[in-house]
Amino acid sequence: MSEGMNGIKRTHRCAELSAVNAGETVTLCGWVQRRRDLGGLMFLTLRDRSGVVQCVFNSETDPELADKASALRSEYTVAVIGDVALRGEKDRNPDMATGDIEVIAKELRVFSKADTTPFEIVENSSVNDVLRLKYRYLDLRRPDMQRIIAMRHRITQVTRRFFDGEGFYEIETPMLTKSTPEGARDYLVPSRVFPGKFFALPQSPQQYKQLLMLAGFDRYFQITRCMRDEDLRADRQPEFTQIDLEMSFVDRDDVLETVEKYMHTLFKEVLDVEIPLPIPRMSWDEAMSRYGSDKPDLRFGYEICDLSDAVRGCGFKVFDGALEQGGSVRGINIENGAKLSRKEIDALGEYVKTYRAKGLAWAKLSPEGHTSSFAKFVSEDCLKDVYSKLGAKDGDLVLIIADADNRTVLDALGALRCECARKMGTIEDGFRFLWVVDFPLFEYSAEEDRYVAMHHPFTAPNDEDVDLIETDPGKAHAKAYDMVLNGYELGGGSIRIHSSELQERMFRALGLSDETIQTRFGHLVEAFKYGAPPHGGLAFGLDRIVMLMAGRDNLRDVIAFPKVQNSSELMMASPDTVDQKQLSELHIACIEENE
RNA sequence: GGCCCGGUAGUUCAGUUGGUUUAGAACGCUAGCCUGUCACGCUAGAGGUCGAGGGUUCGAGCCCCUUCCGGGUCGCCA
Repeated sequence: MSEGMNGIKRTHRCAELSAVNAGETVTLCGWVQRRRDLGGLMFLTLRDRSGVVQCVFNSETDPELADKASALRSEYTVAVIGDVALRGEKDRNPDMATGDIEVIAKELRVFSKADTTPFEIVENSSVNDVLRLKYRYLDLRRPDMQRIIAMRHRITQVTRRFFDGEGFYEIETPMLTKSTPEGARDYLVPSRVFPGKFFALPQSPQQYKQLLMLAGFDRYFQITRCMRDEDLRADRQPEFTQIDLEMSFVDRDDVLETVEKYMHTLFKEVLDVEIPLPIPRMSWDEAMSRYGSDKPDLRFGYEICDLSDAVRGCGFKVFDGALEQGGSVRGINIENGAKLSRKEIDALGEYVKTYRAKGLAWAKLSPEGHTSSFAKFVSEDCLKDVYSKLGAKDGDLVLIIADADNRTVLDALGALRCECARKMGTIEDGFRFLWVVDFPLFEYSAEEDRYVAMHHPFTAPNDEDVDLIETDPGKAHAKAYDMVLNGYELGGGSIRIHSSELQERMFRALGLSDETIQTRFGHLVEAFKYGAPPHGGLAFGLDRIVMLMAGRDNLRDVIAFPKVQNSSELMMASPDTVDQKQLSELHIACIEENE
């Protein structure tokens, strides 16, 4: 028979108790963490979201109660009413937050019994993810998960307070909206009322927030869910939460300053970490050439060095060939990397192949003698030049990639420097923030044989680049910016185009026909005819912020009910089939797939 | 769609070249004993379609094929 709360009221959470409560009678509610039955004396560790406290049952003082308590097992849900007592000198547990006290039980309620759980509810469980996620409600009972979810709550509360304090309105935008091609694949929702038509779940509230600026709300923010039907990664979930914001009558620096002040407040209040302001800024061009990435991790060096001039005409076919085809030869120097074995270096060679590099040229400058994959093909002078450009010295490892495609060289080296830092253990602790600014406005899409917007088609070009839209789109840069932390993109945004004339030039440069513009963006184009303020904003990935603040490397750890690799959810087992009746109401025909 | 890694008691793992008993260990679980434990201790016990299916072999947890599930990643993610 399970008991209820009738007649009792919880007075404290377990870990809220301390020596100052000694002598008080308290009522605690929670789960049985562990039972240590010594015979006549039984200790019970009771757990709630605050932590644990020890309760004591003594068969001599109350045999009936002790008997009831002896039937308890792990994860039974109970209430303990008892007196807080200081523990004896010898009996204190310094490893326990509440180790100076214990609760001498006077009454016990058993709300629910519990089957033996599929895994133990303990900190730092090494249970595999399938089981954890199938029984997520048990996994979430673990103290480390409780702390992360609590931190996530604090982060959202600080966020709301901050933006409210800065004059932002929190405004909700629709979840059932319209599919906007260009960009990620949409999750679609069939319309019952309009056969054959679909809502799309938002990939971001981008257009709505711009329209809110046109509506005169001046400053908006929202903590909102976004959905993108793309394959997930450790740092990417198909369903995720954005901290979305937009400001009127601002230019780029106004947004950056507001947002870095937010980041400063957040880290100060949640982690008591002081972020030095202003956050350094780096152009996209510089980030790519120095780090081979638009989200460089600055916690270690290994900067990329262009060796094209040093090796031009060196006679090594791999290098010469890449240069003749308009590519480049670039390298990084791994300090003390000569200690890596041949096997490990070969593994790095395999690693870069996943980034389309054809191979890895290397030179191991061991003090006992140099070994190299390419030294025999080039002159002594050329080698010296390469080493001096890279600043390589004895004990170092030089890694070089050549390719006809510059982007391949940079992508591969960008990934390689991170891989090397992990291998060498040279990643510093702490938080290294960076603004990446001056993104290219367009990106050439070979697949579509046209320029596409790198950020999105509403992004404003840099003032001096406006005319490049028509004359040389590849060279135009944008008032777009990303906030980067430790190699992760935390958020990004831009100043938007507020002139309908410029917006039309933009659409044309993207090769959109009048008809396409009208059907896809007609509402926006029209809105801009009625008085638009200069505006811009940014969106953060809340999940990534929590992940980095919690020191984790996977978003699953910071989302209560996350999706797995194939975008399904293991606890509810979604997605799932639905009734034929539901399908017919939505005008969806079911086609059996036979293989 | 491609590549790489993994799947053995409830859990985490070990399992030799394909052959030593009935596939092991620890934790957990069950029962008994135990009045100061806190990873309590001691004693005893239960618990396995080795992810699934097929194949090779005198013999498969181990080798081969197919498939399912999960992880990482490339593509993809304005």
